[in-house]
Amino acid sequence: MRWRDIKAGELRLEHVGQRLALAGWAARRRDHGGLVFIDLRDESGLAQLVINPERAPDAAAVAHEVRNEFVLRAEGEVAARAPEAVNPSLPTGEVELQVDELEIVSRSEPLPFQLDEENLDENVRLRYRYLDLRRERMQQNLRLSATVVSAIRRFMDEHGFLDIWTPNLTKATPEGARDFLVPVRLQPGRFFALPQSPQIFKQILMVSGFGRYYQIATCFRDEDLRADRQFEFRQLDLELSFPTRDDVFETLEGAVVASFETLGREPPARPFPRITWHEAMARFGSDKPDLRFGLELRDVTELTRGSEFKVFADAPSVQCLTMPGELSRSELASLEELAKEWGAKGLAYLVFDEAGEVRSPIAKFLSDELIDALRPDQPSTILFGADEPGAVARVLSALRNHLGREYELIDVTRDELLWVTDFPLFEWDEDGNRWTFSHHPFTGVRPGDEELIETDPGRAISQAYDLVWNGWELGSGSIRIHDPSLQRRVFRAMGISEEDAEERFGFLLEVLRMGAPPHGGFALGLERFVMLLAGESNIREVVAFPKTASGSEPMTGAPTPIAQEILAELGITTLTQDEKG
RNA sequence: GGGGGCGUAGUUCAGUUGGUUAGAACGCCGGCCUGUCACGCCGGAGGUCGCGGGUUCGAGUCCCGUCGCUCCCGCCA
Repeated sequence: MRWRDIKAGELRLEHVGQRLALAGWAARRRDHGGLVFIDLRDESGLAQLVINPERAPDAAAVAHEVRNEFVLRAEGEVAARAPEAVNPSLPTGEVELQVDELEIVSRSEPLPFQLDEENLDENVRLRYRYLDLRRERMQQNLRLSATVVSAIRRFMDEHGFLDIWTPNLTKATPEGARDFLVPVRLQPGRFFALPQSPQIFKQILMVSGFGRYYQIATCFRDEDLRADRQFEFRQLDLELSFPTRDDVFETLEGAVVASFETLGREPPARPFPRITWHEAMARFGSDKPDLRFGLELRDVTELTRGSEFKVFADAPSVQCLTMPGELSRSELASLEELAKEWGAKGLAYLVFDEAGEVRSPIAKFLSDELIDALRPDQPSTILFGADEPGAVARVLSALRNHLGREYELIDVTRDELLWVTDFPLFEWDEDGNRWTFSHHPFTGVRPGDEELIETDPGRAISQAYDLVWNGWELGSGSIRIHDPSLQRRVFRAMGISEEDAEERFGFLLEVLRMGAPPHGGFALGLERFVMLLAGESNIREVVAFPKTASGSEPMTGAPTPIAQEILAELGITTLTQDEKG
């Protein structure tokens, strides 16, 4: 006996008259006492079973017993429905299976939620993820994910990239994100780390003479989770020898375009536009700007210097957004509320009405010259950020994105992909009181900027670049350092001593000393990319079994405590509350 | 670590200025029903109002604490 001859969703008029078996889940039962209708669902869709007690009394007896989500096997004859009985909303709506034999293959308890409930609490969905995954949305998202990954692999294979596996048990590198650690029984007291990225391995593969590497690599980072961040995620990880930056860009653009095409979507035009990090920060306050709308920032620090308005006069940076239209008092109040959530102390504004009159609590502190310099050519609301440059950028870029969404300034039919290039090599770490890398410590230096590593680290530009889609960072990469002495200088600039560098990255420095070709590459966050392709705004919607924002997994209950004996075998002793202090 | 939001049947929600026995829909259980497709009709069961404490004659509602979830900031080489 075959379980099924055809998938439910594939049943069509051409099958009329055939004797076929279907198998799947009872999505819904409509029991008329005599006639029973069952919508049978499998991975392909729905088909209607009709069980008529006159035709099949045994099957009818079984049908009355069927409940939602029972697994059934039905055998019968495919029949065309009478014209008035056709269901136009189903692809299989012109036919039905007139059942002769009906078998309950597997029973189901009443489900904790209905599969067609739309506003389900996410914790309920994750607690019963196996049921949630039966639903249309997750079925589609996981299928889309597989389609995209497959298209990317095909593209990489066709372009001469070699898929090489790198280890998941590797060396802890106390930089960047927090590592997930794995104890080892054979080496008590020692730990492997799960890779935050295969970064060092892929660089080594270049030195080993594999000119083009790629991998769909799982990465692990023990940092707080977000709507677009999980502990573990996959990236399209790739590296090339002797590349120009354009080689890397062309590869990524090709993979992205292939992904769009495999989904039958209009791909973005190539090459993707490029802007420098400085330009992105100046115009949008963000290194991942959403280019689907304008509303650019304006730096008015010079104009407002010496203003009687103390907030402006004292701030190292004053910038503004000019929002078309007059925002109401309550709109401005809620925007200020948001700005405070993003770290602003307040939100100064000027409203210019139809007549060019200014409405604002701060207008009386501003000179006429200043107001005229700010005056827009249509009724508008100017919103100010005044603070350290970084804080202003953070608040105004968040505000810009918020306004874009709330006031529908965004053209949602557009896809705006762009490269952000020329990131600073270092950024200042307030807490550590030192320079730290802005991308990672192996990032190449812009030719000509090498001197700045020692003389003016903050001005040195790197060869790092990000790929941005509609305001989301898809991934980043760089041309790497292949000169061991330059690598040492970068370590030194970050305050990493010779000994530390040797201890932590010694093997890499050694590798670089033995014939390292110039190399560079990229890492594209796959789940984030798939999330955006699927039109979702939460990464958990494209992950089969994700962690919650608090870092647990409601279905299995992980993570769980581990027995003392097992910990002891691994050489781990846990601290009591007292010992922790 | 910080800020915002949420927590009431299995699920999604309502619950007034504090007031009798906490409701609805769907689901579930029982009955009826031969052309439904969100089938229909009749009946029924189902609650630690997250947890603890307080105020009060009386708390789902007010106060304090706590836990869980979530979004954001920090963090994410």
